[in-house]
Amino acid sequence: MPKVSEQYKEEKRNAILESALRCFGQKGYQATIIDDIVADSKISKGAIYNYFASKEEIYLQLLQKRSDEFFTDAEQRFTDLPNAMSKVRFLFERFRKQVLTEQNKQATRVYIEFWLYSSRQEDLRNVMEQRYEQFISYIKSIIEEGQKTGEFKQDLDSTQMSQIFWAMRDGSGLHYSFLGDQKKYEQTWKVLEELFVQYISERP
Amino acid sequence: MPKVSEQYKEEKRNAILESALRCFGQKGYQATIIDDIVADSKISKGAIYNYFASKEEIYLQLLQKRSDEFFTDAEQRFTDLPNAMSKVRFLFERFRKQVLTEQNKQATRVYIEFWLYSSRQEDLRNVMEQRYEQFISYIKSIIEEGQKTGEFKQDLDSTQMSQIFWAMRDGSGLHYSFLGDQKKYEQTWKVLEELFVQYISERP
Amino acid sequence: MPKVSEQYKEEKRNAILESALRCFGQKGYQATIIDDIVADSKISKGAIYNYFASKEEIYLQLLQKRSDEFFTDAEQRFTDLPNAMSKVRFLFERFRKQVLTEQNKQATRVYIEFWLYSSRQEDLRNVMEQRYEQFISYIKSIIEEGQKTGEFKQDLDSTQMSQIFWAMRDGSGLHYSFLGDQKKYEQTWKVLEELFVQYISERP
Amino acid sequence: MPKVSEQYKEEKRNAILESALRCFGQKGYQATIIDDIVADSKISKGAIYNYFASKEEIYLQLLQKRSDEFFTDAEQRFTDLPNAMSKVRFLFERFRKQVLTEQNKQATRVYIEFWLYSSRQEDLRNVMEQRYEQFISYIKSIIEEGQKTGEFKQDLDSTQMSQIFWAMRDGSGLHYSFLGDQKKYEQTWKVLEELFVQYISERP
DNA sequence: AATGAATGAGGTTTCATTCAT
DNA sequence: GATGAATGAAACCTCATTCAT
Repeated sequence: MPKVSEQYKEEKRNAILESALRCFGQKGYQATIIDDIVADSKISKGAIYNYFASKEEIYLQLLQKRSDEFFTDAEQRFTDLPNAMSKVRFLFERFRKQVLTEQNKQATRVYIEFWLYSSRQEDLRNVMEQRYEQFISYIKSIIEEGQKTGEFKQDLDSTQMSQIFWAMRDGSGLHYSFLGDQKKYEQTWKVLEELFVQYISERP
Repeated sequence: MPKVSEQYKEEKRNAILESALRCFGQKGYQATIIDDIVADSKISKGAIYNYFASKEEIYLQLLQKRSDEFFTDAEQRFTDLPNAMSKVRFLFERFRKQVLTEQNKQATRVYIEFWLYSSRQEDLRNVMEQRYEQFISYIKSIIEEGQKTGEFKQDLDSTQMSQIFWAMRDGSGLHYSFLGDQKKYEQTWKVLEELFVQYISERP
Repeated sequence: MPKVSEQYKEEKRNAILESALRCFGQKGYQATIIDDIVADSKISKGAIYNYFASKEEIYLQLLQKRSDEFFTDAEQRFTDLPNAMSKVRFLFERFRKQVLTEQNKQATRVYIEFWLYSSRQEDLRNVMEQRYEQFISYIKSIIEEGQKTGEFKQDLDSTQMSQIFWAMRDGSGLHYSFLGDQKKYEQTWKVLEELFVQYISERP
Repeated sequence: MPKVSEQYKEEKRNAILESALRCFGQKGYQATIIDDIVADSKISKGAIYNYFASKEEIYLQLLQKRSDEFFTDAEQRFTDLPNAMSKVRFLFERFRKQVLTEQNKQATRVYIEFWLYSSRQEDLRNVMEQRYEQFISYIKSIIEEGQKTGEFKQDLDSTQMSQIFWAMRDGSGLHYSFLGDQKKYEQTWKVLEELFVQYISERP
């Protein structure tokens, strides 16, 4: 079988990561055993270790992939939006419209678990810090754009507002990954949006 | 063997729980091994199992205790406050003024970890749901009080606002348990307070 | 059962080391699995790891113990010997009279295997070098004693002669741990003794 | 697929064996994994298994080859030597002049490791015994030649002297594969030669 | 009540060998 | 003939819990 295409390997990697996401989401990173991933993916233990050096590496790459996907996706969707406010609105809409599928709830849990996990592993703090920085600067630049155009208040601390956005997202993500009530989830995001937008908007 | 006093036992239980908090905070629930608690508490493994049936029970009781303490403390502090707004302001102040000691950061991590943990253990969902309910209704009643007195908008969904409060608290708690910058932490809470208060306040 | 005596623990340690010697001797260090030692010693895997941190540590301590025993034993036996030549003679006799029991052959194999093993593990070279140095200086001092008293040639390099002694011992040990012919073993040592003694003796 | 020439196959076999020698020498037989040989030889895993049935077979053939080479080489060099003593002298010289390259030290280790390995594998004892027999009779015949010509003592046990020669060689080989001091190595062989020659020589 | 040694199922990772391409 | 991905049986080591003292 050997000498397989790059694509074949890419697909296999992805299959493993998808299984891992399911498993980590369902049971948590630590509680997931390699055999869970084997069972879910139907890929042998040895094969998994051909693609990833360790369980932890699977975890890291999984999160990297999710994060990459977020930014790729976000960039694409923003191309047509005319101003900062519409971008902020769009962002809230994006999270609000997220469907609380098992998969999404799991992904959120995995992501939040990683916050905790990386807080505790000295060698991962860096990874997490950088990722956090990326997410922060993403919103930050929108805020600043809005400040330039006069859409948003001039005296906002853009970094801080960005932090607040992600804190709200992570907090409600955490809760709804547990509660799972779609309707309330959407209503909550509606309110969060108003709260946030009201605060950042330049008043007439 | 001579029976020891109830108080002695209570102290021992507390010592174990305190050690457990430190350990769970530092390494996480799963990564903490009983011997960590033994080492930290200087109480023998056997003794620990005399007081708690399992590692999980230590975890549960630890969270119960923290939660009880929160409410006991909160109740006491509220006795003198004249109205709903001052209670809300006080609540924000309480979190804002929290010092980001290692201990507090750890406690936050342990608490958030428990959200994830209990999401995944069928038999714990109940425990978590009840606890969540308690926290929700705590703020909810303040909101409703404010609505009655006309301090707050009439058309707020009090449950929802309570959820949002806790989502903000858990989101920023998560982030700052990692980031640990006291000054920024306080500033963030200042903004959160404004954001929240602005939104709930009845406008003249 | 806890709070056992130091002696109890010492015995347990020894029991593990003795089993390990049997197992390492029979199958080699690498080929021996912990379960072999479990089976041989009837001590559970966990208990073994209570006494030793790793398979390698068992190996190291086993060799340390053998080496210590050699020197303790040798010292005691030498107290009465009047001169260097009788010490040399005695030493040869000691090895010559060694019975080629399975145990002794195994011990030799384990010891020689450790030469190879430590050659390859950077962190063990030191351990081995020190041990080698000990063995070398042991014979070396006897040679030098004999040179002082005029029993041995003045122009011998005492370190070198010591090396040669141990090379002969290890070479024939290796071979006879395989061949196992007791009679020939003794005859060989007789010849080695003559060879060696003849060479170091001051000729009249 | 087109049949390749016998020579091509022979070269490939040799390339594998040479890599194996390096790897086994560096890490030991058991610690060497097939991928080490793949990496060193740049021959694929599958191809290696086309030439050898197992890792153990590589080991066996490697030693067979070394042993064959020794005898081929030795025979050639002996053709011109006039008498037994010069052959003995030549033999000592041969080992004395061996350069302690990494390669040679590794080869020694591999060889000695095989003594241990074969002691433990019932099915290999035979292989080892025969090889040992070969080496023994090689020296033995020189000794006997010398006894016939009166160069050596009549009452020597030629087999025993041969064993002693190889024991000295293996013992010092083991030590110097670890120590690696070229100058001392040569001096030791000088002394071994004197020791040995003095003992076997007919005294006038 | 307290101790801490013992247990052994269970976790992660390795690696000789196979075999589809 | 060559390739190297796949397999899965081990191997080492951990650790929650028990229980004899």
